[in-house]
Amino acid sequence: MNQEKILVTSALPYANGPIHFGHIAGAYLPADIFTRYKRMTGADIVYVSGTDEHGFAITIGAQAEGHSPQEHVDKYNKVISNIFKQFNISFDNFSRTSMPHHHKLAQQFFTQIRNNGYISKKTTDQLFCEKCNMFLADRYVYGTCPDCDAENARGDECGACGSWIDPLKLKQPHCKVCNATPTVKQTTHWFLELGKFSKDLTAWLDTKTDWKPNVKNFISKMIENGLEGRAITRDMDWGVKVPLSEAEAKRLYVWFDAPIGYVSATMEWAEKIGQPDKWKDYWYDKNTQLVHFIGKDNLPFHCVVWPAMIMGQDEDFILPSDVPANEFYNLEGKPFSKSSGWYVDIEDFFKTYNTDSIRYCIAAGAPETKDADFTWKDFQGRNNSELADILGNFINRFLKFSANYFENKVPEYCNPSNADTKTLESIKELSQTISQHYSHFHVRKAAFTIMELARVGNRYFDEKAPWKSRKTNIQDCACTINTCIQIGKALAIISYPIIPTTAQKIWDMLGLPDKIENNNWTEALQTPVATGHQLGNAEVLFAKIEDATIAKEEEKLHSMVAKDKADNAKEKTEKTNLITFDQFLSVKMQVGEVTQAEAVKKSKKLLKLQVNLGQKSIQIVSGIKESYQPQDIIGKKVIVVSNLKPAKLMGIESQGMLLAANDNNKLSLITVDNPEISTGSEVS
RNA sequence: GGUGGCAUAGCUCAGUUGGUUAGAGCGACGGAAUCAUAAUCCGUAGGUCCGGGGUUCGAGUCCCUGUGCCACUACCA
Repeated sequence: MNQEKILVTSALPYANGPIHFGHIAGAYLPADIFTRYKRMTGADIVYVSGTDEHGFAITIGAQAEGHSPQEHVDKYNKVISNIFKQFNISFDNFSRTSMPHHHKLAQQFFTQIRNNGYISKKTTDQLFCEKCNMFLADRYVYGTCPDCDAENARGDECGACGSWIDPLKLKQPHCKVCNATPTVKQTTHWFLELGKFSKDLTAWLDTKTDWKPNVKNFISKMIENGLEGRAITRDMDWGVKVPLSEAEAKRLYVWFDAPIGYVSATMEWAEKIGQPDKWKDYWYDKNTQLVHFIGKDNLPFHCVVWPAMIMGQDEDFILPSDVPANEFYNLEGKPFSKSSGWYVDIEDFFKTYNTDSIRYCIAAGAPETKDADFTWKDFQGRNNSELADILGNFINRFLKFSANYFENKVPEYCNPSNADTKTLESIKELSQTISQHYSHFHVRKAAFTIMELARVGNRYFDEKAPWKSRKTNIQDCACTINTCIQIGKALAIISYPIIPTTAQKIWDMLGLPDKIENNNWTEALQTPVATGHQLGNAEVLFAKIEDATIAKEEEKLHSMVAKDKADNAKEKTEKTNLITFDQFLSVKMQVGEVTQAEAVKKSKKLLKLQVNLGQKSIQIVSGIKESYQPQDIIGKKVIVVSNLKPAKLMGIESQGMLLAANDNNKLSLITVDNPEISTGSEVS
């Protein structure tokens, strides 16, 4: 049989913050499980990923945290790598898109695709923020919706009326970063003409008969609806330089260079293992299966843009064989969101819980067909009643039994009963079933199958009741324990892709030599543990998680949200303190000339003024006596709020108010710049 | 607004091209057992398959429609 050759990738995490369970559940754990399984079956498999380190969001994130983009991505590359280590994700190489060879390769893609006529140049108007010195992407602009006049509409879509917005038509646009008003500027960009690939993409997609239906439907529809050119350059100074002299100030759009990271990560891997050309064995070999694990949000890029890019350049690179996209994994019903306090701190998490518990929990509830949830209760349940009670306890009960009654050696298997052979048959069946699940990325079903086998073990142990046969029929008892040991070995093997550390522990407890992953899947499953083999020492595989511990976690989560809610409420009241433009317009201000002024008797602060507004004159009582004497103020042109509801001060009616700046009770009247301006002129 | 998806037991989810009486795990309840991390095993209860209409001998499954939720909507990483 030909050896399978597989290249597995996981979506490149964006180096702008830590990743969470959602990412793990969508793109990393399923890929790791698949990879570990395939490695054991003897496949020639390489698994790569790396941080995606370019784009606007990086520069903005860096600015927000007060360091350079380079420092920013260095920091998050480390943070993210560490998280993967804790989850025991077994990359062959975890790279970064800031590597020089990546830049070179991305530029090569651009140049070749352009030379082949798939990239065009267009000049368009775009909003530009002078203060931030950058063109604003749609989502970095907000303003008033031109259709429904709702405020705080995003540059691309109005949250209130749902209509699509051309950011150039947005009323009162503001830069989301600095709040300044952007100007309209012309800019030139290069567009990847995706439409030219429609036919080839459709033909390619037609060959993918075994893809997940949700993935395939989504992409076919997208192509059917017509593909438009997509800008693949940006005005910025962080990222891969556009290899054109006329585009000095431009960088490649991060989504253009990111998937190329899969190739460059493989190149780096080859370099690291001392065979710099080895990457070509995969990328140029039509027999290599290229499998991209991603979340559903990345589908358009991996199934349309990226294949089009490969088709458009000159190298004979392979196209994706499968793109098992997962849905989203939420936290207790809502998306993970660090900014709103709705998240699980991963560092804290691993101080209390172990890697395999969470790997199993995520696998068993993976978002394969629809969005799924992580809940603390579910986590506790998976750990306690499945891993500890069903799996852990089964291993423990037969090992203790062997230690107590068979000198910790594998007892003899002879004169098997129906129950014994049937059980051995079950091992075979279930391990074949789980192979299917692993091959087809059905992580959820695979997790279930592990428990199924452990259940078979428990049932069998109960049915055979070796604690009884030990006294009545020692041969039958030996046979039972032997069979349990075979189940234990099978459990170690089939659970390895999901819970590798535990699988190794079981392996060691069975006294089996070598690392479990160095064994061949099929061979190891077919080889029973020999009679007389010395077993290792039993130890507890999974500790129970107490109710109180989980209650604490839930409380912590909800208190973070409560705090966030309070913050939001505060922000909201601050927002309601803001007045709308219309409210502002309702204040009528005019230029008035002070014609008379006299002190109000018995008052320290008040002056009584007559102010000429052109058409009419009004009386204003104003508290400026400490700063202005009556004779100083006569003849001055000042700004007056003329539609104020009249009020009586010290018994004297005041029909408006003067505007003055107040600095520590020192007042300075606001006057007009040009003294010739006619009285009564409106201020706006 | 457009496109796509989802809605099944208290909870989390399976249900292949339409085909007997709609399944599993957890939780609940009852029982058995004592080798084991008080773990296990057996049994019981629980569903108008989101509402309405249609096609069909037959619909959880196909079509239409209503409602609710989710994603995408392309210079958004």
